[in-house]
Amino acid sequence: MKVSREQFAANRALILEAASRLFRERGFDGVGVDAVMSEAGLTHGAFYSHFKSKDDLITCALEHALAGADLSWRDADDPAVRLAEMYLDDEHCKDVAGGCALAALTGEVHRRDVKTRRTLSESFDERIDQLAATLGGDAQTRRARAIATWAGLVGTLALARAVDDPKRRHEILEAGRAAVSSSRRPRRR
Amino acid sequence: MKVSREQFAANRALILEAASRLFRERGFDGVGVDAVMSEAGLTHGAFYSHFKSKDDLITCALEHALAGADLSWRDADDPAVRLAEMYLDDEHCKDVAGGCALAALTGEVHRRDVKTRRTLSESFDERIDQLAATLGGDAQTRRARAIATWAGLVGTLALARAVDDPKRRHEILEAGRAAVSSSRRPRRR
DNA sequence: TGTACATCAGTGAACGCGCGTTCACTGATGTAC
DNA sequence: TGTACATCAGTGAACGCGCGTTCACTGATGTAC
Repeated sequence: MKVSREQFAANRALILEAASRLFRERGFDGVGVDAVMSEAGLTHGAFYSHFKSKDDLITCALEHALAGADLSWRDADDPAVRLAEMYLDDEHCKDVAGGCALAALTGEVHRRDVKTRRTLSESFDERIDQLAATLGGDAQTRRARAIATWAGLVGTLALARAVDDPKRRHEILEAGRAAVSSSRRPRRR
Repeated sequence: MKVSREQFAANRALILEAASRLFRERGFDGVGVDAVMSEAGLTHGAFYSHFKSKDDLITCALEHALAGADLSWRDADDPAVRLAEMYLDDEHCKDVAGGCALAALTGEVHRRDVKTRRTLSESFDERIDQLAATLGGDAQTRRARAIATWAGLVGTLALARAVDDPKRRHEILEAGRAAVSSSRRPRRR
């Protein structure tokens, strides 16, 4: 039966939230429309009232997942170091479904359609700008360092999640944090 | 019909090569046993003479893909800088199917079985040791810096592949190379 | 404000398709004599 | 070395299953009067 406009919007939000969690956890190809809809508490038939296709859902769910970033690190004394601390925290590492979509899905996005890739690109650009704003140096250097730092964070989290034992995971996370900390103060040789 | 022992071994090698390329390009869930076997020039029915299951193939193909790493950077004047140059080269970036399996598949491995995760872990450990051997400092610092450098390379390549336009791709690759170069010489503030 | 009705979100069955896996069959291989 | 035969890698049809998508139907919503 038809539902109210408010309920319709609420249902769409439920679908996006379910999809963005499931995609992060199992990948775009590892989650069916069926699984998303039942996680959202609906039946699969209703899916096409909300989205044109699974590809459409993928674009929207990625955007949804990327939008919810925690920006509280910007208020810290040393924002980059605080970001690394938060991002490379063991709890964040274990929470794939609720964690950063960049770390969970970047590796899959290169095979998706243009809209999906653009969604990731623009979100990544925002994060670069946010981080660059807290760094020293001229605009170009700041930007390059922000890119390299973010790439390091994403790579570190992905690797820490991939390895098979907690010892290796902790070592990788710690090395990632140390790299950001040490780049923020003059090297001792 | 039955084939000779040599032909059997050659066929297995063909399957592994086809699978490791296809998996890197489309992901583990994006490639069927059918596609792998026909890429190898065989019919799908022969698959189970070579592997117990698709999961078994995934483990073996990942090992195969990770084994073929180019180690020529170790002979350079500054090995880490040379590694970054080679790894973050635009041609490597565009060659997903033939490129580094770590960059292509790390993001998917956390969902696979223990054997597959161990395969990646051990290969990653080897690379850490190879890079650490070329760095300065005490053993622990060398190792931590090798981990962070590798994580940066993997994250940079994955992000460069994910973004939608060549300009962003080139900027990310360049920032990754610059980060490794600048970390190798004292900072100018 | 009350009523009559067009709209359309949600349901659940159905579609064709491709997946991972199994199996009876085939014929070249390679061993036993 | 030659022959007879057991082995088994490869073939192609078949299996049940889950996928993305479509559709006739339903009944609450919300608009037109």
